[in-house]
Amino acid sequence: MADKSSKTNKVSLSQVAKAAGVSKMTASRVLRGDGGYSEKTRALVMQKVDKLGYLPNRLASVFAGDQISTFVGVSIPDLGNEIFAQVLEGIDRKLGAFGHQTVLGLTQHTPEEEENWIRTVLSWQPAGLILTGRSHAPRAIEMLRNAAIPIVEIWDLNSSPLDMSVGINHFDAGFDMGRYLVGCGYRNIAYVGTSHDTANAATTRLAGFTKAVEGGGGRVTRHLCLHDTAAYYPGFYGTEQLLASTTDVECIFYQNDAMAFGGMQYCTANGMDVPGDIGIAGWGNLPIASVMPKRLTSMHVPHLKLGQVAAEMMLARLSGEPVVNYRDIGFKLIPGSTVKNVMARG
Amino acid sequence: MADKSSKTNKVSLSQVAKAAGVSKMTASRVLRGDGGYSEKTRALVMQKVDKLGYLPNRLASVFAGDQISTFVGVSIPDLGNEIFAQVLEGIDRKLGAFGHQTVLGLTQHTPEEEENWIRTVLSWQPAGLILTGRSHAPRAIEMLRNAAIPIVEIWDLNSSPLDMSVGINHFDAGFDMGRYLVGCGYRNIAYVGTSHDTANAATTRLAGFTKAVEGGGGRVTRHLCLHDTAAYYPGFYGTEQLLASTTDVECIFYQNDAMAFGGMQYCTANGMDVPGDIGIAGWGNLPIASVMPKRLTSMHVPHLKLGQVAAEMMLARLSGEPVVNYRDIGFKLIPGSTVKNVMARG
DNA sequence: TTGAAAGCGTTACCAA
DNA sequence: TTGGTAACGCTTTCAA
Repeated sequence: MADKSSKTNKVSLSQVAKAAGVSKMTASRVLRGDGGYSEKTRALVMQKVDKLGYLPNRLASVFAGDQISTFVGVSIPDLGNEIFAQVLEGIDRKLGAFGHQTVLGLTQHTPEEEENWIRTVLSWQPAGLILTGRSHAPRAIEMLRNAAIPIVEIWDLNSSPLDMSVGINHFDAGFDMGRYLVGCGYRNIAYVGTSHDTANAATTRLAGFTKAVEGGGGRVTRHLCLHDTAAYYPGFYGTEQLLASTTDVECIFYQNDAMAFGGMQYCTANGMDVPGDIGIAGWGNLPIASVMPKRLTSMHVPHLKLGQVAAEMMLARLSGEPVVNYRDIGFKLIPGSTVKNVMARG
Repeated sequence: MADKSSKTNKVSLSQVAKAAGVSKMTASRVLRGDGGYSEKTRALVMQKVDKLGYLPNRLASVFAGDQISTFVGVSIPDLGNEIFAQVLEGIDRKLGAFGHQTVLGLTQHTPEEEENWIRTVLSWQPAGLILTGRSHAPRAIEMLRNAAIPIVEIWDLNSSPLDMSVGINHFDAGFDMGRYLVGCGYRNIAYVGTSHDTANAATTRLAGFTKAVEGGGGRVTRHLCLHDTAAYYPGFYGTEQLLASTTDVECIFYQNDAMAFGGMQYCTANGMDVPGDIGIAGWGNLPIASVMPKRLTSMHVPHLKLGQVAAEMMLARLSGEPVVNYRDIGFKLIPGSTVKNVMARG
């Protein structure tokens, strides 16, 4: 009547073994395909596995053996930003194909959230961690060091990573964009992005951008929308706010293509011609760019690939292969036609 | 020289206990804040925890005690579709706020992928599962039944769910859109979406849509782009293909707003006026709609809320509260101005 | 080819 | 307020 097994009605290895009339060990070996058993035994055990609907308890096996867990913790700032959704997709697809599972952490760009998440996820004994960004709370860094597991920092390339790093140099990417716009003749340039408590890749990018623009004799007016994900509408109203408080802006550089598109919509809706009256530049070469009537001036970064490469580095490390712990996946400026060469006319 | 502890250099509870000169049990109680110890003991133990940098091993505690795991498995078709990214964000934020972790599974809309993922994730003894969609492989269903853990099926409302269900009735939503377009006077209507091996919510929607249109004396020409995520560019080229092979289409209904936007860009780029020459209707009321020059005719579904509600149902169930196991979160037609009332002129 | 015993880090249960 | 012991499901190690 009452099942002897305590609370759960889960089928355990010993029940399978008992049903098959062999020891736990033999059943265990069969299930892992370790070898060291007869074909007859194997067939018998597998039959019982099917019959009883046995599912291994990985909690127990990882815990018991020295086995490595198949969990990989992945921290992502937010999914409202399509860039990170793509990165996550790249990571999870690759990881999943190799039998690993993603434990997600949405950190909202704050080191505190990240620290808490790291503490929790480490307690699950993950095989490794993939973290977006390079700045972490001091206590997080300490925990990461102690954990002694593979760690990949992605997005903002870190020349002295905790362990491994993939991404691009955002300062350089920002600088290149700044130089390009200055080269087009723009001097009075604005930046519209979102604002966060912490320095992140966008901040670094803006620093590089500003350096290039100022170095070229121009100046950058910043407008940061508070606490919003970098999406279409913040681009729209950020532009509205910017233009209400500033005059003579010749060109706007946005945190990403979504914001750039939103901004461009604001401009055209208000009778401005792009790039005739104002130049627009985005960042990321996102899917939306593929259907815009004018090619958006932007910076291509292979997001999906970034995720895949991060996962590959993790997997290689986990399987003991040699790994380069630093990979620049590069970026490419897309001139587009939403900015024009101002020099040409004056 | 050599640390006695086997392979890992991880600090265990007994090491903390030993350092503090108490038993494992006392240390354990302190860490869980169970009560049943003196303040002096507590302080001593906590001091050693800090000093040694002890992190609990949740694998062990979930395994040992009757404790419930804090993992919740979440399956999502793909993240290229902004709708699902929003749903996932809603789920993870809510779950995270209550100390639970999301184990992600990207199923690519295939029941096989889902089945494999379910098998794996169940082996980690999750507290519960949140699954997108209502159709699952037979063996998956069997495993889910045996697992006897809370399960929330989301997106396509299931009147006889495995356990719990949140979402909307996609047939009805499709029907409403069909009725609306017919009511505007359109008769020769096309549908552009992506094609998958399995029936999914979009399929159901299309069925409802078709029924309404045909019931109103119209007809639906379908064009499905193979194996693409429902994004901007497939909407663009899907429209191109459709219009190349069909004539007299008066209005196009898309799988979602992203595709609708892509399609609209194709139309305007090719000299068609929207809605003058052709009507456009999307689905989802996605962020992109907020910056479009014309309000896009669409169907609003609260995606983020959907995710939050799913997580809330899961959390309520896990904490033993009474839960309604079926929740229709509703949808709302957005008339917009990318379709027009054709009746008016004829 | 097979099995018995010990142990992984923690908690439940009972005793002191 | 504390501690000892057993147990969770599995694997490692060693012996048969």
